[in-house]
Amino acid sequence: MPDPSRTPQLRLREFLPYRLSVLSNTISRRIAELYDREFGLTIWQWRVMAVTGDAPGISATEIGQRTAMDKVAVSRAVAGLIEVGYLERKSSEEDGRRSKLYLTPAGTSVYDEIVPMAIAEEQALEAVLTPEERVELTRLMEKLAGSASPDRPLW
Amino acid sequence: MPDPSRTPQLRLREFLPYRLSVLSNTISRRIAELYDREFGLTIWQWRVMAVTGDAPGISATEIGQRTAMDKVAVSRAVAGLIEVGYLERKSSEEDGRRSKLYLTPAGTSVYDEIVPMAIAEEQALEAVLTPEERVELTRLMEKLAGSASPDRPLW
DNA sequence: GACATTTAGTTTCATATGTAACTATTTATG
DNA sequence: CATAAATAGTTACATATGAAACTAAATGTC
Repeated sequence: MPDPSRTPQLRLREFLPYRLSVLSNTISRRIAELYDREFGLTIWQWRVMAVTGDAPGISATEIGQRTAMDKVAVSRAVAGLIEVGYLERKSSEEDGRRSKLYLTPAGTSVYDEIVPMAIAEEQALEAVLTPEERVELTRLMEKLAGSASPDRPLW
Repeated sequence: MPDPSRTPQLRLREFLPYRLSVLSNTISRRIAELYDREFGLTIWQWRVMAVTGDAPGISATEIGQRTAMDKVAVSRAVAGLIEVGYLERKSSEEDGRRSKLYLTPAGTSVYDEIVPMAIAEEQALEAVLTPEERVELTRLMEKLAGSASPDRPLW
């Protein structure tokens, strides 16, 4: 007969936040390695390129919102991309604080190479799931995201 | 009629590795904040305590295997925990390189406090899912983990 | 048993990251 | 319009992290 006063067991390996973290880190590390090896880009730089390619003229702040990066990370990623010539900055006419970002031709050509690779990679990852499972996973993740959103107090 | 030669679209927000990373980071940040605020522990220190509480006498290497931490991270977390008096090291009789780790009484008392809190927290997080959904999520995550395991080549 | 190899764990060093302070510009308030 | 408050983005600083070098002990090989 178990003693109910004992501290309940916690098995790290069954702990959802832990499992999520390990899975996400495993995948992220793989991807980081690929982008670094193939294009010399960090994940952050790649995210900036991804949204800039999708929305030319975007501002650093908007990039932050779309990529869940903080403004310092965006600033650094942008600086690095300008340095290697993949990104170009024009200051906004309407607002002198803001700058508009664009892929350069070199940046666009990297973008055009990297996007299919990224998509292929995601598909390779998701290939183990059926289409129904993918939909279901997305649904469950969204439920969790709602539960974990930073503005919502935990208890 | 869309031009098939154009680069296909990639929407970061729909990209599974990205979504996983954001979800995991959101949850991890919350937890890190809680453990830091309540106990002055980092996530790594907490993971070390969790497995040591579960398997007293465990070695640093085994901790690394159970927690998906590298040996440097384990070493640092252990050093910090010894410093604050939550962990105790005894060197192994059989193998002089290895050391066995134990929670001290102070460490045990923190452990006994933190475990129910961690469990409650996980339950709060999972409360948005039905039991069936939890099982399903675990199954899907395991499929992905198999697909993403570091030893498996991507293409 | 001497020497090479492996393993456990720590330390060092270089880089990444987050927080806070800062500059520049715009917007709001009296 | 002068000044305060807010916003965009950068810089500086302190800390975290990972890779590689290192120490010490154990194991394998001749």
